[in-house]
Amino acid sequence: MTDLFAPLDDHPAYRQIANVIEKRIVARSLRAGDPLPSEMDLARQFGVNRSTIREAIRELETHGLLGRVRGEKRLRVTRPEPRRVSSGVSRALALHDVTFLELWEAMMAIEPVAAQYAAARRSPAQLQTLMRAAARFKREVADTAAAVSAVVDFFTAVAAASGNQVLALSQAPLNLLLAPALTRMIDRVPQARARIQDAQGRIFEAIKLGRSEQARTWMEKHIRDFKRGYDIDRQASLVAG
Amino acid sequence: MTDLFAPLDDHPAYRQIANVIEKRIVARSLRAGDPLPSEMDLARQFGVNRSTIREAIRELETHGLLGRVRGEKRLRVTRPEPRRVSSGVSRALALHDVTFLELWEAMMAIEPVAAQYAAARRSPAQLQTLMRAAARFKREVADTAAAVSAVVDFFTAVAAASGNQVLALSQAPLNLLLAPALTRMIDRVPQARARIQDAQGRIFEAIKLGRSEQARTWMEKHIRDFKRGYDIDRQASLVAG
DNA sequence: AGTGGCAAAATCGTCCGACAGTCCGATTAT
DNA sequence: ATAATCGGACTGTCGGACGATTTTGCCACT
Repeated sequence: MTDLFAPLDDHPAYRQIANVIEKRIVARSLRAGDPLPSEMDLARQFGVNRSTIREAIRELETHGLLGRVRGEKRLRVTRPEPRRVSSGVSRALALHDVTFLELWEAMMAIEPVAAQYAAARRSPAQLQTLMRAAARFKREVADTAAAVSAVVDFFTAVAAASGNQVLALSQAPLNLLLAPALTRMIDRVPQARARIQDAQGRIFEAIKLGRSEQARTWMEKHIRDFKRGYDIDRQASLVAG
Repeated sequence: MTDLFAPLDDHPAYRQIANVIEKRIVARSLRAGDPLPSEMDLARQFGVNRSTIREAIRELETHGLLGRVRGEKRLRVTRPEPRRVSSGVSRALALHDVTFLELWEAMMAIEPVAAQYAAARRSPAQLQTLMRAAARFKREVADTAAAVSAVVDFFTAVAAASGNQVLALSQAPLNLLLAPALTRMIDRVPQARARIQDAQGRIFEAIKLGRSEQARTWMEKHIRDFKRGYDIDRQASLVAG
């Protein structure tokens, strides 16, 4: 039935070292901003070769736990940038061939809630970021790439204004997935641009005035529109194909 | 005002190489399961030293884009495991000192929706996984660690049953964050265990019978309970302190 | 005392070469 | 055909090396 022995997974040295350092960071024994000892020093402390240390460091660096400030040589402990980690998630999702419907359902779950909290908690600065994103969409509406980027920025700004890092980080990967889908759609569905602009205006107003329920409702409609646009696009494609 | 020239961020060779390979993978030019050329071979192709290749590979390996099947020497292209990527997210969130409230709000946004879809789409196998998790909680309710782990498994099973990878991957990090908070709470709030068991039973029933609305509603109540438990715990702590 | 400048020391990115342990494929023996 | 065997291919780790930059220590100067 069950095996008597489990296969022992031997961890190469570089992985063990990476784990040790990672644990220190997570346990706050090493705090963000702290400089790390030099590679040679670490090699000495761990009793391994510098090459091995380097490989270990690479692991933590890609996780965003280590990094260096521009132009500096020394490695420092860093807090993982949301951007970095969310791009990893969206890449993973892309590789798993998520459908637009999956993406859309997740957006329906997260974005309206984010908008709701944003209305209740946005700071003036966040409000302005939001406004700028909406303005940029209006201004660059003709340039597809810029318009899509503005849409993404708008969503990002809403999530940031929600004052909830978990929501923000859950939402970020969705944006990156939305972009390509939206790019295709926005060009093929004539009314899309106008509807987006209208929705952004209403959502912005609601958030500005602190109307949580309205913000939520309008965001829901906004997201629902994406699906409508997608369906129209698909029908068009089918007809065309 | 704005500088005329942006400081060019020098890409070390290992990063450039990692990017090139990553692009190939994302573009499906290298597909999951494909074996990667040997390090020596890659070094030759890129015209760099093997050490440099190794550092590049380390990047992709930690992102889960490369890996090796157990006991095999050769690296293969892999699809990032949800577990791996979500643990990265939750670590990032932990390092950003998210509050329980933030976590809870995100759960409130995602879990009920996941339950709703699960009721509509769960496969028999998923249903059984769900049942086993609930049973395990009931059985190990006395063992705090095991009970918490069972709760996490239950949520994971619900998300998996939702048939939506995006929701599942958005939800996974929340679990990892929930565990420690729940561990503390479950021991201090007497009625917590009974309420969890009850809620799991009802949610399971709803999902089993395909009652989407009920599944959603019960999950909402379930999550709400967590906050109540947390508040009670906090009050108790305050009184004690 | 504080500042500026400069040369030495430290550190990083990359390279070369090497070796033991292990996995794979082919060859040989049963 | 299957099992045992052997050599080659690779990975993990090591030691050393070198140019390019950054950091540091020190000294002169205001």
